[in-house]
Amino acid sequence: MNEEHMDHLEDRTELNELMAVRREKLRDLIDLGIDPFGEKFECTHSAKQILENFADLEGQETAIAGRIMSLRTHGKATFADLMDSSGRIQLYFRIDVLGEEQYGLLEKVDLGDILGIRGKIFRTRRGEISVEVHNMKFLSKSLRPLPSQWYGLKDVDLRYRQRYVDLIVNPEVRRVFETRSRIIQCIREFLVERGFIEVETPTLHPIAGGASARPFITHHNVLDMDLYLRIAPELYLKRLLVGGFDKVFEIGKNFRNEGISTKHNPEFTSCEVYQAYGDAQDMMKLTEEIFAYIAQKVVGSYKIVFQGQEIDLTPPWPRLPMLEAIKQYCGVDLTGMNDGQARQAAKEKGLTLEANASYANVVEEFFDAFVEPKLIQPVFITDHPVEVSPLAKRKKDNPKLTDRFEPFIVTWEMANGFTELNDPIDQEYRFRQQMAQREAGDEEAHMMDEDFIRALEYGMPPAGGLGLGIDRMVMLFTDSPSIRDVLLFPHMRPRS
RNA sequence: GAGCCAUUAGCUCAGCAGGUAGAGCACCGGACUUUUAAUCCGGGUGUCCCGCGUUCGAAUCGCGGAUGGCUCACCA
Repeated sequence: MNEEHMDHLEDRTELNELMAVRREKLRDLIDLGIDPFGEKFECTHSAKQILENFADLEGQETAIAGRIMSLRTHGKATFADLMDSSGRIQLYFRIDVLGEEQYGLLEKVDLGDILGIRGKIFRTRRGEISVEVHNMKFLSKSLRPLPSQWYGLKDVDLRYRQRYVDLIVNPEVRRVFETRSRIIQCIREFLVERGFIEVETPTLHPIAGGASARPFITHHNVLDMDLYLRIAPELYLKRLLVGGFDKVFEIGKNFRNEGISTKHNPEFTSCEVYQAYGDAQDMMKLTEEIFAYIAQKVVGSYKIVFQGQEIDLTPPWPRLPMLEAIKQYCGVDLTGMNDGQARQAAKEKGLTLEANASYANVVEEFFDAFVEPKLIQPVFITDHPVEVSPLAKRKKDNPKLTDRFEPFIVTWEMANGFTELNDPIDQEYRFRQQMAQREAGDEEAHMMDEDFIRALEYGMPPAGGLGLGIDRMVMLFTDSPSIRDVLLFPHMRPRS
């Protein structure tokens, strides 16, 4: 503690009483020659280990560390709850065991302080497994009061902005992120076991491709060029197929400069998978198997509950062509119609669309309005119109449709996959169509990527591709209705 | 971007026919050597989100703004 440090400590004019009191205790500790912000502490056990192995550990000495979450003083004895990353365990302090000096230090302990404890494992009269403290060390003094233990932190604004506090006082929040980690681990495991290689491709793209979305733009100073944060890794991963990697996947962030909602965050995590010599059928199988694998590992069952509804993830899931789905859910068969006929059909169903809406636009409108809200149980919607699928291969028997699929669960699109377009001539044609849309004002239309065409011209094996929306998967498996609940630090506007 | 709602103590909330702010927990002082939302006695610690207006008087009413939530729009 140097002079500057001490001066700073005195400067608390803007602190409320609760914080001022904590700083006084901090000062008292320093005056007693105790470092309030401790040092390395070797633990012998976690709280959970002690609780689970009490029979073997009873009477033994232990060293544990964690945050003080509750204090119950009874004069010459005190109980406290210590929380570490595994759970909570009770501490028992006695003046006749600790001596007056050490016991007196308890007066300087606040809820939230991080302590290192050495003591003996025992069980209290009331049966609670506890540690009788023989020695305590301050590892970090907490200078701010924690939210109420009983009510937790409810204010969602504060919970997201100060997630560290949320994590301290709301244990179920911690569990969501542990599950998120396990889900990603499962996906890796599953793919690696099947011979896929995990790769990393650029996040800074000279051309934002692989999806229809508005990109974020950034600037490289030395090169004096604008770059885009990637909206999808797809085109780079397919270049790897050209280069001879047959089975690759990438887990990482994508960035889309679009609206924020309960299902959209400007940066989100996807897992894209490509398998040479495969097709959409293979990727659908892979998709349902991944979900089933996660369900088994994380929930222990193919049946999960989301917002009160039971979802059965048992594979295989039904396959339902998009046009058939529309026919099934609203009785309109759009098959073979031209733009004008399709618009007329939409009008008759009361759908509002732009005057120059294309056939593909109409199909999307119908799907969004009548089908999507009904898709609760897992189903693959297949055979999307070619206009909205510029990177997917056309169906052999109908060049207006693509060999594409999207699994829907609880009305959400959970993934997107298709048989990859490996014909450079058709790909160039598709890009030109997209550019025409771009010029017509569609900012989300795909950009031309000459180098990607060149890669295809060297020859890309036929392949199946899949993009999984990790955040939505985590929402599904953790029963979270908002994407913000599965992002540690969701995007928030800065506080003014 | 639009509509609706919310914002009061560290946290969770009450208070709104307009009269100068309250509870529980936390916190502070005291008692207490097996408690566990410990208990008992005493203490309210506040920019009522911000600004302007109406009024003798605003947490409360009006207008504008900030942030958040939900819905819609946008968007895979």
